[in-house]
Amino acid sequence: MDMRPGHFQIEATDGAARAGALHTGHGAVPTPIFMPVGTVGSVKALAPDDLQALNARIILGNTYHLYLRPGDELIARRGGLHRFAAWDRPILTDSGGYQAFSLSGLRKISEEGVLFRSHLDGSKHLFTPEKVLSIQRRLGSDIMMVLDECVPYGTDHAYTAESIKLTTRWALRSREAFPAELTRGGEAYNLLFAITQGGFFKDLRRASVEELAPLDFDGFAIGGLSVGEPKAEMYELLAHTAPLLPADKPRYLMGVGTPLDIMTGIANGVDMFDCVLPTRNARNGTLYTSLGKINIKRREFAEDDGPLDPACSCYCCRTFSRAYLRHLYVSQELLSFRLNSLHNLTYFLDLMTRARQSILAGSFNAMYTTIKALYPGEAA
RNA sequence: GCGGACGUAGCUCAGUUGGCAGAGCACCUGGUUGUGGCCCAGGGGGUCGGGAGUUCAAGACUCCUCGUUCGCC
Repeated sequence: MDMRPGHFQIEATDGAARAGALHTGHGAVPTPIFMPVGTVGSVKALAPDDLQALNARIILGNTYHLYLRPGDELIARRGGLHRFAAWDRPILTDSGGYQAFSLSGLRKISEEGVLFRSHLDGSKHLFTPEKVLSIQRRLGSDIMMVLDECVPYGTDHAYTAESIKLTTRWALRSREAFPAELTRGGEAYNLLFAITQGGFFKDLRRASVEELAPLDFDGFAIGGLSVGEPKAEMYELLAHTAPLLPADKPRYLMGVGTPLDIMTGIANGVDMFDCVLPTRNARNGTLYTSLGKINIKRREFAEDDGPLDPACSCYCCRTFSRAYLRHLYVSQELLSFRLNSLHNLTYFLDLMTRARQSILAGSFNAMYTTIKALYPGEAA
């Protein structure tokens, strides 16, 4: 078996769904996979040994945030992000392209790159395709993402058409500055993923993929979805775009999503997902369970002595009552963040494990159907 | 005992020359998709301490009364 970093091995398919393994410099990642988000080098409220116990296989970090604080060079001097954060499994780093979208009041986009104004102190920083990869290499990222432009929902065809060309030019510059022989050799072994865009136009989604697919990237992402569009539209674009991506490379749906979104992604042949939803919602009292979404802040749980999710075996569900979890949330106790995060990530990661097993067993569709039934109203 | 100040939503308080009783927080219900421990949307809440009077109309003006508080005897 080829264990070289960058190699993606597909073990089984079930319809369009795939089960596989992506090899990195810090070991293999089984797919489909959900990647918890640890923007500043920490999955909020959790320690690495928690994540190990949850069986998290890979986490995210963010170029923009880590560059600003504490600084990529400082992290490099500490031996890289893995050692700095005491996490020895793979790390994927986002390029900062999404921050150009989410922090759009603070940035200016040009051919050269993205000019940011720091959300921390207002200082200006130019992020070029080359610079964001330098930063990611210094961090010691296992999977680096190219700089891209993510356009807001509602952007017109003309602007989006120019935008995908810019994203392609940036991808070319990225690959030229960090050719495969550089990023796949030496001590640092950094895979490099491209990001397809195209807004909400099928022709542009196709064009973006056709421009990027022939290039020598280790994986291909679908960016620019889940930016405020109606769910039906997202699912339509997802179903249109995912099959266009190279079949022999990992496919990554960025920033998505809800359990149903993720299952829908898998059903369309996507292998990798990341989302802040399980951790952010954990901190905001929304918990995912085998019974559906539960808002633990609701008054009805004030004297509910039962477990959060009777079907869950996580520490939180084994040990505490809904009444206690509600109390912790209402009191804004730190333990609330921790227990809720432990639970939500358990749910998401278990969902992926089950999805992978069902693909291997050829029963993915049945599982997909049960998840659809669990989240009515979310379906397109 | 005398004098002053204050009594308005659960809390802290606005409320103009008298003209539909408000805010912030709290509470309740949603939302949250490549993370600023945020933020957004909606909602329930009032015998304006009590009573009487003036007035077309009183939270506001007048009188009585109860309470809190400060000062002075």
